[in-house]
Amino acid sequence: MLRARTPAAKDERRQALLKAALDEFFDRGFTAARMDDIARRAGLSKGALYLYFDSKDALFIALIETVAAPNVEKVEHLAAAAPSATAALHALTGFMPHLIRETPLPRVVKVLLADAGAFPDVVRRYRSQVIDRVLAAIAAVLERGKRSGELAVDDPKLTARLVVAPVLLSAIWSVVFEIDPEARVDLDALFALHKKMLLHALAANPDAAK
Amino acid sequence: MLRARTPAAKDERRQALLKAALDEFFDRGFTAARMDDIARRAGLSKGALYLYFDSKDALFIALIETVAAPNVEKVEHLAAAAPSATAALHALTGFMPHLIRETPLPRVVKVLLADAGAFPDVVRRYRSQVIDRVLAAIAAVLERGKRSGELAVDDPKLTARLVVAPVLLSAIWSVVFEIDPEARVDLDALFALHKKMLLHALAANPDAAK
DNA sequence: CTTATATAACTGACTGGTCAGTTATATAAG
DNA sequence: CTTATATAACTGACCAGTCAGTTATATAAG
Repeated sequence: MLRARTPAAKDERRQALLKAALDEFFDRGFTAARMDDIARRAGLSKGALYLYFDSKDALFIALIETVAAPNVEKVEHLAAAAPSATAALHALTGFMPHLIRETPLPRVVKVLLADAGAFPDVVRRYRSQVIDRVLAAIAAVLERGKRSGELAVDDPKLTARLVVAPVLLSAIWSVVFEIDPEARVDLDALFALHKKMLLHALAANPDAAK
Repeated sequence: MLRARTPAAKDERRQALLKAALDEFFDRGFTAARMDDIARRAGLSKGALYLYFDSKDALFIALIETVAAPNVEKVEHLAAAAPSATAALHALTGFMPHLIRETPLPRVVKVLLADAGAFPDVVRRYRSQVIDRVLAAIAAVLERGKRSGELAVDDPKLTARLVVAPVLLSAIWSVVFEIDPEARVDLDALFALHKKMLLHALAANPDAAK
């Protein structure tokens, strides 16, 4: 293996190791995954892996903390930048199929859930720094729709959970149950329907919704 | 340990072992869970455990296949026995808090998801014999509401997924993120809201929609 | 443009501990 | 005495983490 001498090259190698770790943790679970296999998958020896990460735990933690952040910012941006609450819901539901199909996020979520028991503080951080922020962003959209008269919302925080629920369902489905293509779901159709039903359910005045 | 000689006593012991296995698999994951600990938790030695289950894999498979079935039947019954589609949705959403708080199902789901990679055929069976049946029962309720003119439903199978989504969310939430009581969610309120929004979204009366 | 020296990236054999599954032995019950 | 149930000591495979040694690369000296 060519050596990584510059900081940039080392960072690249770190990324490759994280990707390899995700692949192995996802396929075999944290405990069954072998450090040797992770290293080999990234084209390195086990010893070299330990130059980049102190331990298997440290590798796991780095993996979880790395992947979610950019998507949280994307969601917060979509929620805040839209011209109206309705437009925000449109943008968010439109983004979900991409998030689920093209992002490592669903696999990371599965890995996190799988080994939650062994890493309670990672779970706590994830909840406060990822999930709570996403729920807050959506609740803010709903509040905004309520204030502007666009939407009828009783409990924005609780409603936000219902808005998010299909995202978790689709994420889990796509990485766990969609092994055989027979089980494939049309995410564009699913989230289009979700949006439509949400807007019906939250329509501000029932007589003249549209 | 006193010997279990009658078939009933042996069955009781099997149940105790399955319960102990769920506890250990849930806490530590399949690979990290120790057969010795599972046996001890059920008040037996490891050797005795092997009198009841051939291998760790067999124990895992038995666990997954045992727990879901009665709940599937309960859901199918609730869906079919209700006098109307609206009543069925009422009964189903009312049942969910109990299902999540008082049955082992959420923990079994978490265990299944966690080690899905190692048991692809268990996952496939679970999908076809548990999930698909539940989705079909809900789709049937929606179809029924459509035919009777109670509900406006375009795509019952896709809609059924959206009906189920909050159940998975709550199940995962309750067993993974609800470690600290601060994060506790009021499931009765959540599913009451879900029902309300569903009925709004699917309201048949077309002078309000479109 | 060599060649020598220094450095840090990298390797893989090894160790200590763990654990699934087996088996020799013990004992309760008929 | 015989059989079914249970135990705990045992075995063999496996793997995280370590470390003594190897090698690619940078740079200084000739």
